[in-house]
Amino acid sequence: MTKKNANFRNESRSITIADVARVAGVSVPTVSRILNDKEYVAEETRQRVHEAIRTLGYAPHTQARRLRGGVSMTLALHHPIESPHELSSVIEIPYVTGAAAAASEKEYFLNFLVSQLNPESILNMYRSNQIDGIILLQVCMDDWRVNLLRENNYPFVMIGRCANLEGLSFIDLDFENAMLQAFDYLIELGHQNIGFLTYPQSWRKIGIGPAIRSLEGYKHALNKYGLHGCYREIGLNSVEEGFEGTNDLLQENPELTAIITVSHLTAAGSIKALALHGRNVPQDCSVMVTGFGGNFANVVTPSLTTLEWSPYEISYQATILMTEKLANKELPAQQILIPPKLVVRESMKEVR
Amino acid sequence: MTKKNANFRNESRSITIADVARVAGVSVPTVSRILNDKEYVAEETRQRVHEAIRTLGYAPHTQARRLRGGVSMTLALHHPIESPHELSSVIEIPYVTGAAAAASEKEYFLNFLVSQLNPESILNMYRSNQIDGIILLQVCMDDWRVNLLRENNYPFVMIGRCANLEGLSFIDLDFENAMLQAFDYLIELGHQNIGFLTYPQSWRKIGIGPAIRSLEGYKHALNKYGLHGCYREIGLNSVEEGFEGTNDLLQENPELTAIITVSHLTAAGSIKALALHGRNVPQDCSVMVTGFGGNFANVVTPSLTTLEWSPYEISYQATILMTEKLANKELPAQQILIPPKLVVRESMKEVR
DNA sequence: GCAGTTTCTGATAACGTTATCAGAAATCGT
DNA sequence: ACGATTTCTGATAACGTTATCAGAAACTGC
Repeated sequence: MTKKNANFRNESRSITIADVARVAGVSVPTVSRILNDKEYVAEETRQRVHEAIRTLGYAPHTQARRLRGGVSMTLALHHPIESPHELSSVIEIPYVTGAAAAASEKEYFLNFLVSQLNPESILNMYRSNQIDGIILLQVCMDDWRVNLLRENNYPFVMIGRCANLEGLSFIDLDFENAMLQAFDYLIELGHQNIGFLTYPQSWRKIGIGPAIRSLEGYKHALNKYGLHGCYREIGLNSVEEGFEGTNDLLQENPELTAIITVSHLTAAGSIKALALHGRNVPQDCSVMVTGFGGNFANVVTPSLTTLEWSPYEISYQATILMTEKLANKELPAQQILIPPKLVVRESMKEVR
Repeated sequence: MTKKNANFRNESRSITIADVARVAGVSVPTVSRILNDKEYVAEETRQRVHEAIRTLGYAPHTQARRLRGGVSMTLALHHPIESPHELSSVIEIPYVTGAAAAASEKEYFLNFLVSQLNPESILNMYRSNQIDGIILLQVCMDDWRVNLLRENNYPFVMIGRCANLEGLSFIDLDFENAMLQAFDYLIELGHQNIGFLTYPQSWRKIGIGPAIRSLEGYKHALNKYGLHGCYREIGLNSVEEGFEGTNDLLQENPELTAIITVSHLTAAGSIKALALHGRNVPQDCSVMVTGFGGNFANVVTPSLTTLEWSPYEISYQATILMTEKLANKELPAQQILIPPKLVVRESMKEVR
């Protein structure tokens, strides 16, 4: 017990800047200067210190640096949904990886926030220097998070949009553009009767952006081309709702030659329903999907032509934006709308 | 400029324990004691301090706590794949949310690690006290991460298994069990000719557990029931490979009445191929899927009967395990195999 | 009423780093 | 050759917290 390994429990004690200084025969601040690439260090000293660092296997103590520096070099990616299980259906992994990649590129860490976070706990994360900024996923029109963070003057970037955007930075999907693009393409193929299966009414009512703006976009597009349309607001996560929604649409307007949906699952339901009405896709009716989930598009037969966004890119850009804001507080608010990309597969055809 | 707000840039300076102490009229250590629920504090003092905390909006400075305490209260979830884009096809979001939920429950933070991490940078994360432990996703037989962490005596938990498991903790999918379960069910339905579309050969060769053990499990199960089988090792991410694989299987054994696949996409390809051979699923041939991705199962027609694991649960359990290990270094290694759950849908039927 | 215990509190010193200052050594200009 | 500048280095003090110690106050038991 009197042995040298009395500090056995201390096995994880890390090598400090002081150890390096001792080995290199310099002072502690000098090592620090070298670690931080400050000017005014003799080349010879620099080399000696670097060698000591290498032989000792020294790594700077992150917590200490952060305490001293006043920043945590950590960002949070926050999703509002309470139940983590539900999350899986809405948020895709590229949202996480995109943010993680951007963060690591800028030498930040990324915490993924899940679970029931109340306002107080979010404020606390910032106050307690756990995080320097937040990237908000799935921002809706009247988002309590936005109000909270704005009031408290906390740095954040939104993926999605809220109501009063003045002075706020966001990245969002350009739904109006998407609908116009969809119509441009459909019109080009000769379609005049275009149905729409969109997000649930409940989503629109609680102010979820995609639900609001895609319907607006649909109406704009109808206007632009002087067409009448018909739409249904249905759930996204079941083939059944697509099936029933399509039945409804066909009852209202049997002349439909094209249906736009906002989820691959409902599109699958659409195809089923159309088949039951004796209509093959794409020969007798075209089906187009706007949204995410390129993976699904190829599972359905026929494979689905889509207007898609890359969640990876969006999340990546939002995170870069956050780091830039943190690096330069004076940076004016950036408001970025991302247009979707048309990916032609099998589910659309010219009107005969 | 001589104004009080010379410390303007200091606007984010947080309220410290010292402020609380001053307001409450006590000493700094006393506040600390109260914050950490230590014994020996007068009830009256406790209340006074708590009130000061509330009125000031104080939150403990995480970095300082961690510096003092020597732990970071942060875990990392690490995935080995280099390109973040590829990640999306293999790792699902519940892996992240499950770990995040467990971490937050145990008052840890969770960093999601992505991008090209070399050995050195992983060691550094630990050495530099950024993280207290790592949860490794997708561990394969000869995983460099495992060797590295084991050699350096770093705390980690695996999702998946490597070669030499002595003294290591892991959570893995029980593939042998899965194959036996699959066969039990298939035999019950009267099937005797059971084909298998499994993971790519390349995966097996580089030692990816599912690829190795599901094939082993298949062979065991054949043995158990005294059957002959036929299998193909194909890619997972395309309907086409499922299509071609199934054609191959049917050529080798036209008597097949059931096919097991390990991905929903290849199952979809299977169904296509069977249809082309005039065989309807499930009337003329059953299709079963083992693996993740319950979402996909309902997109395909007919919907797919599956043996599925919950990535959320697995990740959750692995993370809890990690925290327990950190809380108690003496805890013996835990090695946990999770059996899959049979979810009956439409794609399987009794043999006529 | 006094030693012995328990309950409470505050000074002090760390944790590992970096900013600030000031002093020493080297280089420069005249 | 001498002051002025530039280059380099080290003491010192912070960042916000907690562990340790010791002392004060309040209780015990006789």
